[in-house]
Amino acid sequence: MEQRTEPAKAYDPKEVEQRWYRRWEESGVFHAEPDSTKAPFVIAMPPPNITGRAHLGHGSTYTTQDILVRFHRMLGENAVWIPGLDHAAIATQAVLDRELAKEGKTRHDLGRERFLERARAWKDEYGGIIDQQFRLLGFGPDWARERYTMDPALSAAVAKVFVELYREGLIYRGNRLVNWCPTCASTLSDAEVEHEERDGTLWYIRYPLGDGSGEIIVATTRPETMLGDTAVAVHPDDERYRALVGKQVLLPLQERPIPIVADAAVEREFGTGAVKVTPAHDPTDYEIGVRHGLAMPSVIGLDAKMTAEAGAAYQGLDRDQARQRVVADLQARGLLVRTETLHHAVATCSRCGTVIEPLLSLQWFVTMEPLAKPALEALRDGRLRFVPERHGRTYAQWLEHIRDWNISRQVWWGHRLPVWYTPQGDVIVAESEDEAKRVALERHGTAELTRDEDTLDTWFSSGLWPFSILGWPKQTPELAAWYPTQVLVTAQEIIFLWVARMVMLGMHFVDPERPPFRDVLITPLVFDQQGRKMSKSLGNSIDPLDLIEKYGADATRMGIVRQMHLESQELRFSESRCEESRNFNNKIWNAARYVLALEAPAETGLPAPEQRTLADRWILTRLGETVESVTAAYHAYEFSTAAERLWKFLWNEYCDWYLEATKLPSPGRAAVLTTVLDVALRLLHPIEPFITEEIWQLLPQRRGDGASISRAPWPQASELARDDAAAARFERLVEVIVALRRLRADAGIPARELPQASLAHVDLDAEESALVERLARVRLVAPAPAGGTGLLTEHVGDVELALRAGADAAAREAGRLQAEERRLIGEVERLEQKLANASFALKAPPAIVQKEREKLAGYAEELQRTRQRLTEILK
RNA sequence: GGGCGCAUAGCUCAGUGGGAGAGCACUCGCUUCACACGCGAGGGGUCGGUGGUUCGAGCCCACCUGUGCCCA
Repeated sequence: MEQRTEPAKAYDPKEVEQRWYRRWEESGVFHAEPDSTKAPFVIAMPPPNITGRAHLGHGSTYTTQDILVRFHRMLGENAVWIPGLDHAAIATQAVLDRELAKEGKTRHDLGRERFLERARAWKDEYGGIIDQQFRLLGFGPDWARERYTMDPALSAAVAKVFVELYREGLIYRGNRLVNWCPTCASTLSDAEVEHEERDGTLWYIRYPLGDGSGEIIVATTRPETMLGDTAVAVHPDDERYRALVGKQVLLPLQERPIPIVADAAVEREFGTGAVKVTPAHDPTDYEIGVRHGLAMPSVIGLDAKMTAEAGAAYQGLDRDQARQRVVADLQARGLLVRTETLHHAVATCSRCGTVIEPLLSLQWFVTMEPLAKPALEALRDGRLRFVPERHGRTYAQWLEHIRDWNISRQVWWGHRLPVWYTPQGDVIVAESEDEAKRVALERHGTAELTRDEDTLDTWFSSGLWPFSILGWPKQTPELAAWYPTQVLVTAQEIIFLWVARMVMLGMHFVDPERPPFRDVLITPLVFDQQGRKMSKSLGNSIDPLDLIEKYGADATRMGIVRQMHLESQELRFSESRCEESRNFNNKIWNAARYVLALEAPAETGLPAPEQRTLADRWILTRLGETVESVTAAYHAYEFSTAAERLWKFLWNEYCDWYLEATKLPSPGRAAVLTTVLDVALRLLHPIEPFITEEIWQLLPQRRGDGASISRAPWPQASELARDDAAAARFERLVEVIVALRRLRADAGIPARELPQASLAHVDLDAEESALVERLARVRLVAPAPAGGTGLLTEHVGDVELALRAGADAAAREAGRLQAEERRLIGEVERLEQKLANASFALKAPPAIVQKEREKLAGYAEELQRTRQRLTEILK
């Protein structure tokens, strides 16, 4: 940029954005060190999956973080945003399985070690794509500090946490009913199961009593599970079945006797009020089974096929085929009474959508209750704050009813459980294999160990994220300086999966007093124009990269931010917001071109107060107010408000009025124009980093100074001179100008003509008259143009305006005045009634009553003037 | 079934007790010396329904209707 050429007429974001991102990264503007005297401002970036690609959810959540970090950096804090990647066990394994399938192989053909090698290679090749996409979006994390959940240090933290929880008795192995996804071939935690409403069938089946004295009819949505029934249950208070409790029924098809038990978990209104109990394949039935000491035969296996326990006739059928066979067999025996359609919730895998099969299995669990307690307390006493606040209730509710966390996954890619077994079946839990061998030798006299095949739930490692990225369990300077972090920004769908677990683990392992972040900011979910949630499976997601291609990264960010309202829980994305934002950027780019083409200011400082024009005083006053409200909005996380204020200021005040006003030269105009631009660009920089940097560097104030706007100080309103009286006077002139323009337009006066106009009841100095003449495109004359046909009049407060126009304009104007008269009559009547109301005068605050009186007087006067003008114009 | 939202101009949405707003779209006029990705002027709404609280309700309360998210 040595050679300063005339800036292009239309702003070209692509070139500017690439150039600046490279320079920022090279010059280290995003980098921070912990040994700072400044207050820390730290955000741990939610690590995207290595399989992830940028989508609009990132657009909102990560833009928010980028804005916060840039804002706090400019406030003078030691701001750092620590990025990372998540190994995403199940998602990554699914990708690799698909690749292998194309080669006609499965991972079992490769074996575990070769499969893991391949996974690591895949990560090296594709795992960083999303980082590059984040760069295109202008995100500025401290890339040098990027962490990955499978880094050796982070993996060591995972092992340590597992071992310690085990030693404390908070991790146990148990044979429990778990959520099994037959497609992923793994268990899932409760949080990874979704409930989908579907239409299903409810089958009514006859179960004959064992003594032949009758029957009981049960209703079920899953007839195939009857092969594993070990009881029939009714509600203890249900009169219909009271006499049957304790009797036996003969389970059809299996011909085995099972008891009728009474249990309060049974819903009397469901079906017949009698239900079959299959403890090994249904969560509610499992609990009934535990309470009544029932047997729990597993009739469905890990492959979702019927086991030997289901009987020879059914073994090997998958669960859907088994359902058909069972129904047919029941029908053949006359045991099927009837069917109904039933709309009910079906548990599905959140990753692949397959219907979950609950089944009994030996798995590792974390006892959550003791961990949940401090996490709840932190919310209740305000050490942890959700924004919007209502999300805190969701968090609390989950913690209050917390269930143990199934952490073992039957996948290969991930952190393998730090658990070994001796040939005798002794369990050794240790942080490393060497350690395990040592312990085994010492305690059991053998070093011959087999490691548990399972890996840990990915959320187990992400639960350590805010401290594992800072080096924990080592006492690093980063951990000392930057923990706890300030704010976590994420989406509501992972409050349980991730946020709550970070709080629990952080408070358990690092700081029992302070949660890993003070604020949790939940950004809205992104929906399409039809109101459907954007998702890959629906194919309705918008690629932010396409938006960047069309409008630039700044406009993409601005477009998102303007739609992202703090309290909303949904963002119905409209691409036109991005297009408008591109137009906005073009607008300020051209404003800057104009400003920079003016004569260079002799001094970069503002002109002395007595040398400032009325317009100067007005824009500086407006700027001060903008600094205040925008700063407050950023502090309150109300970025859409900040964007809206800046938009209005730059376009509707700076460009539409001040910039036009400076077309009448004044000695200080260049200094004021550039000063205002400098401040406004700094306010805008967190949202639109590129264009603000590009223009800011061209300002005369910046010549010879290589520093980035990212490191510029945040503007202070107190540094700006305010002059409320001047601002009010300028605004009155604006109203006069607008009124004159309207008269011009109504009169159909061609743009190039300068009609005569006059103003009464106002004293304008030369500067002000020139302003009105230029911006309203009139020639001011005194006294008023002679009355008669074609003279249009208007008033702005006390100021009377008159404009000389053609005769045909009068009729149109008369029509408009009549409409105005009707409106004013309505207003006057409304206020007269209000003030005549005795209880209003009595009960409303005096200030309000006074205000209403003044309003009435104002309307009455306006009405009177309007009528007067009407009679004049109709003469 | 439980919890949490939303319903304001054709569209997307601001507006948490005292004269209904923005952007886009629409109409009219402009090659006005930064910008047609622009400039100027305008039209457009019984604020989902019913009832209540209040001197006063788009805003507070109850119920209803529609719609969405989370949990079970």
